[in-house]
Amino acid sequence: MSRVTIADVASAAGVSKTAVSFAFNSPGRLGHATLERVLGVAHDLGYAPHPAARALSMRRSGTIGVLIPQRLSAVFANPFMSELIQGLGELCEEHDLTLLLVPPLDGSLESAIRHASVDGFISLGLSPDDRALEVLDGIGIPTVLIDSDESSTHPVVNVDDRGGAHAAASHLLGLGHRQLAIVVLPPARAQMSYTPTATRRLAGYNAAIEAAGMPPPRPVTAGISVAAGIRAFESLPVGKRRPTGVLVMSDMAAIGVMNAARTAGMRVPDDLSVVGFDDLPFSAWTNPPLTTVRQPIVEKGRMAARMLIDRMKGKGIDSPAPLGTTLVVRASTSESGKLGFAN
Amino acid sequence: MSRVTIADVASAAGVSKTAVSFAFNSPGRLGHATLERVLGVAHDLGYAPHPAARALSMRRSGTIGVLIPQRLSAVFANPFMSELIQGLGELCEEHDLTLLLVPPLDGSLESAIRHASVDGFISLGLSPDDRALEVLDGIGIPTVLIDSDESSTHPVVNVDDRGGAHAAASHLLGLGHRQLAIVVLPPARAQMSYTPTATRRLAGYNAAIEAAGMPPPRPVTAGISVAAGIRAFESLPVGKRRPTGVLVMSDMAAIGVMNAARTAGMRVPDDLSVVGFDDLPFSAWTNPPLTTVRQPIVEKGRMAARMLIDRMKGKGIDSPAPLGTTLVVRASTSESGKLGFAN
DNA sequence: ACGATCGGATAAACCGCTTTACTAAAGCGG
DNA sequence: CCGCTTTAGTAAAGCGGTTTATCCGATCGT
Repeated sequence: MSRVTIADVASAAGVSKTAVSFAFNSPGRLGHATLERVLGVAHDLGYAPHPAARALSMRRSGTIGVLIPQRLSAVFANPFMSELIQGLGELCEEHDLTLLLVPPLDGSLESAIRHASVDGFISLGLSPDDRALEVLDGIGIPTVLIDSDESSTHPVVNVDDRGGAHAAASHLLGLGHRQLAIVVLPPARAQMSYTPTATRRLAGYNAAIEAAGMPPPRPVTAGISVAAGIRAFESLPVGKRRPTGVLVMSDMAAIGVMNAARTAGMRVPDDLSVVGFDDLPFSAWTNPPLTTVRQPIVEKGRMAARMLIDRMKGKGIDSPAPLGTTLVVRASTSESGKLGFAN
Repeated sequence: MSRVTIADVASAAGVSKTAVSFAFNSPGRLGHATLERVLGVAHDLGYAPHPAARALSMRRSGTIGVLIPQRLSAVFANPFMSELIQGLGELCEEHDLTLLLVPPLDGSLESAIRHASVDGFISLGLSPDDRALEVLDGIGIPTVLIDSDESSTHPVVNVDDRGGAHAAASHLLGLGHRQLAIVVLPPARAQMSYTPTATRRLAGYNAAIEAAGMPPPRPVTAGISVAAGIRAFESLPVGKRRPTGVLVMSDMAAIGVMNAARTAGMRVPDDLSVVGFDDLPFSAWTNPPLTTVRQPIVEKGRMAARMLIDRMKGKGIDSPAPLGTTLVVRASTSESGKLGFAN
C-alpha cells in the first residue's frame, strides 16, 4: 500500500541503496549489468524517488516561488500575471524547474515564505524594505524583485514606468487636452502607500502635465479590473472640471472607464480620450482599440527568471537597466473636442 | 552562514529538539515558561523549519500540483488558465495550500510528476487512460481530473460541453445560417486525438446540425490564440462553400476569426456570424461583443480543488454532475444575410 | 507515609534519499 | 608473481525535522 522506497528497490534487486541511487544519479559508477537490472526492477516496481527526501538531502527542490502580495483570485484576474508567467515559464522549462505560486498564507506573506520549499523567489511589487523580504534574507533564499525600487541587496527587474507614463500624458496633451484625470493603482497590501510602480507612473504623468504648465490632478484610485474602472469613472469630477482625457494605469481599468463612459452617454474617443498602461494582448481588440503604454511583460518575466537562476548559481546582484516602454496609439484617443469644456 | 536548524534553537534555548518542535506544533505540551523562551529564541535566531524536512517527516507538503499538458507559455496565453487558477486559489487559500504548476519536464509529463513534491494533483484535459495518470496512481497521489472523460478511478469535474455546443449551433441555425464552419481545439499533446472536451463539443455541434438535416462540416483545427484564429479563418472554405456562420471552440480563436474576417473585408456579424466558447471576461468587451457559450470556469476550479481536498482527506471518488453551460448572445451573430455569398 | 498519577521534558527512532569514505576484487606493468 | 591503480559496490553518516516511548520529580488520594 505504502509508497515504494529506494530500500525496496535495493533489496528486490539484491544491491545496496547506494547502488540504486547511483543508477539514477551517476549511472557511470555502476557496472553495465547491475545498472540494467536495477533500472529494470525500479521500473517494474514503479519506483520514484520521494521528492521531499531528495530535496532535503540535495538541498535543492527544483522549484522557484512566485511571491504574490495578494489573493490568488485577485492577482489572476489581471492578465498581467498570465503574461508574466509565460515569461517565467520559458526559463523554467529550459532549466527543468517548476513554479510555485505563493500567496499570503493565512493572511501572512511571511509565514507563506517560511513554508515554501523553493530554491529561489521572485517577488512582485514588493517595496525593497518590505518585512517579507527580511524574512527571506534571514533564511537566505536568493530573490529577484519585479516592479520594485532599486535595491542594493537584490536584483531588480523594472520597466521604464516613468517614461511610459510621460509619453502617455504627452500624447494627450499634444492632442490638445487640458483637463486630465489620472487613475492610479491601489497599494499592493492594505495600509501601505502606492506601489513603487504606481509612484513612478504617477511621477511620469505629473512631470508631463506640469511641463505643460498645468496643475497635476488629484488621482483617483482603482483596482485592476473592469469593474474597478467603472467605479473610477463614476468618481471622476463632473461639470466644469470634467476631464476630456483619462490616464489609466492599467488596461483592465481603462476598459472599465471606456465602458462606463459610453454607458453615461459619452463617446470614446470623441468625448473622452482614454489611455491605458500594459498593452495586454486583448487591448488591441477592445472597442475601440485601446491606446496604451506597452510594457514587455513576458520579457520582464524572462529577465527576472534569468537573473534568479544566475543568482542561484551564485552570481552577483547587478540589476539590468529598466526595460523600455512605448506608447501604442490606437483608437481610444483623439483631439480634444472643440465642443468640450475647454471653450 | 548556513541555515539555522532546530538543533541550533534547541541548544541556544537549552532544551531538546523535541521541545522546540513542540513549541511550534503542540504548544500545549510545554510549560508556559519554556514555551515562551523557546519561541523567543527561535524568533531571535530567525528560525524557520526547513520545508523539505518537514514535508518528509510529516508526509505532507501543503502543496497541490496543477498538471499542465503543454508548455507554460502556451497554456497561460489562454485566459482560461487564469480563471481556473482563481477558482483553485480560493480553496487553496482557505486551506492554507500553495499551488505548484507542473508542466512537462524535459518534454515528459511523467517525469515532471515524479519530481513534484505535492499532496495531490489536478489534471487538465488529460484523457483518463493517459500514461501520466498511471504514473500518478503508481505513486498513489490523489488526483482530480478536469475536462476529461468519466473515470471510475478518479473524480472528474466537467461542464456540459455538448449541451453548450448544441445551443451554439442551434442559435446559428435558428438565425437561418445554412453554411456553417467549425473550428476545433487541437489535441493537448502531439500525436493524440482530440481532447475529451473537443470531442464533446464537436458532438454537440454536429448533433444540432444533423438534426437540422444538414451534413456536418469538416472541422478546421486551431490553437487557443488570436493568431490561431486568424489562421483558421484563412483556411475556411471559400467560394460557393464559404460559411456564413462559424462555431469556434474558444473565445480567443473566435476573436482571431472576427478580426481576420474584417481584414478580409467582411463585416461581423453582417457577413459572418461568429460564436465562441468559454465566455472569458473580456469577451464582453470585444468589437463586436462576442456571442459565446459561457462555462463557469472559476467554479470549475473551485469544485476541482474541493474534490481534491476531500480526496486527500480520504473521501471517495464520486464525480459531481457536469456544470451547466449557457449561451450568451451578444453582437457577433445575426440573421444570415440575404446579401451574403448565398446569392 | 506510600504507591498512583500526572505534567514537563527528553532520547532515540524514523521519514527516504544522497554522498563520502572505504573495501574487495580485478587489471596491469614489470 | 607482486605491489599498485582501477573498477564495482557498500556501510554509514548526514539532511532537518516529527513523534513515540520513556523518564523523572512533584502532587495526590488514602
